[in-house]
Amino acid sequence: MTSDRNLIPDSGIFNYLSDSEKKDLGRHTTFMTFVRHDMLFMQNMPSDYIVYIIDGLVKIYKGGRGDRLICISLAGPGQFAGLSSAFGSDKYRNSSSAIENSSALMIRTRAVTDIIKSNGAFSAALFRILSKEVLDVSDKLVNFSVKQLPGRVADLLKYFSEDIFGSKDFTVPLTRQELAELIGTTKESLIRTLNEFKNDKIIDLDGKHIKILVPEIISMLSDLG
Amino acid sequence: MTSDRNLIPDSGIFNYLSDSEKKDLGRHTTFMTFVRHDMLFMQNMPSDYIVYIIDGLVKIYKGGRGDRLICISLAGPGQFAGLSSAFGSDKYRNSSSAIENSSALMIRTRAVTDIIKSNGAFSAALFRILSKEVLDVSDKLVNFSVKQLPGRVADLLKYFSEDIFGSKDFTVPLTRQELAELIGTTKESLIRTLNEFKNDKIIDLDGKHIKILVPEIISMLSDLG
DNA sequence: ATTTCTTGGTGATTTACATCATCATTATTC
DNA sequence: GAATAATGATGATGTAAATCACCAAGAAAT
Repeated sequence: MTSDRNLIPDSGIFNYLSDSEKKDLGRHTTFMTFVRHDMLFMQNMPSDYIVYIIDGLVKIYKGGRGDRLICISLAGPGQFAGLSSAFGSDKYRNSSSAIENSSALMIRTRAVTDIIKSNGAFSAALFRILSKEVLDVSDKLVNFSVKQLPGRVADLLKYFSEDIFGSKDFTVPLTRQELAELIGTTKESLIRTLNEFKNDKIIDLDGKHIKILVPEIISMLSDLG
Repeated sequence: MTSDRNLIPDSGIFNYLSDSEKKDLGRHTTFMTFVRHDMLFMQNMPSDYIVYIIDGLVKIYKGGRGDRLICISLAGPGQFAGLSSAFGSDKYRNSSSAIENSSALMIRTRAVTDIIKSNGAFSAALFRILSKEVLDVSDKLVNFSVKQLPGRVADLLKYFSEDIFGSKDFTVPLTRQELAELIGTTKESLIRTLNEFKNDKIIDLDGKHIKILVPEIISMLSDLG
């Protein structure tokens, strides 16, 4: 019976699918595992698959000039990667790689677009997801433009603390370089700002383990830019 | 009979609607005109309407710290404003105002979400639009982060020349301040860069009238950042 | 176990751009 | 048509953060 078990999970957005739709979609889905640094997809490849993260953490990024990367977003369990490329282009317009060892469902784009056309509730849910992506990237654009480093680093800390870990005490699975890419700066500048926070007793810092001591100041820095 | 004529145009994405759907949607639609500086919607207001631009040009922007604005995108005839806010939030997450005297259809968000659920082809078309928004804003984010001013100004000139006017010779309806907001800089820096281009005979500049003399160099500057 | 690579960290230097100040010119308003 | 405001333009100055150069510690490879 296990071989017959459908890959599509009974959770999140897939709750909007009927059993037969799940079965159909499952036929166009592959389960894959990735170790750190493995690519889920690459810029300019045909965007044939939408990726649904089951476990782990991946980054969606774009290569700038030289070796500089900009990380557009992270995606964890229950989130998608490659959605906008799949619907808005025939090629992936950015790259994605695993930060932690991860697993994901690779769902054929065509199968999803077929369901979109027939299942209004599922479609509406996807609209919400995609729209939030627009809003989030727009916010990031504005923050990059108006905030300087302390504000952006504060944003980053808030993001991990509130959105990702739900705790003031967490261990980031990213290198300093990767953290820098998330807020559009260099690893040196990120390290310096983080250490300033530490010296000012706003955070506690021990390698990848971060503890926010004074969240009020972090929020203030984030707000005032 | 004119009073019975439907507001919804027979063009673009609305071609995917049946006559009765158009009629329905028309009942939830208002035609409005705006003069320069009029607001189409404001950040934090309930996102009850999706705006479809009939004529003119509007900007979608966000206020940063102080009086600094960042322009996220422009929208002209046949384009939407407020889509992502309508689907992804209950409030507008950015503001929109008219750059040129403009006219637009204000379509009730609810009416659109209803159609999305029942009309797969229309829904798929909207997915394309929304996905392109994600891709465009993402590209802008990367460009802001990796390119310096000459590259970003070159991007701006290419955008007007290729995407908006389809000509190397055009008159921008925006002030220098507004141009600066589009590429995340100040009016002074934009003016200086534009004048450097002029002195280098890459462009011809006479007030708001711009002529690209050497598009190859503009492209190169845009590519190399 | 020793080399090699990656990552974290620090100081010195440079620079692109913002900021500030000011003025000319063109639009708007009354 | 004078008064007022908005815009375009330039120069001088300041500064945040990139860049460059380097080293130490840990991880991975041999």
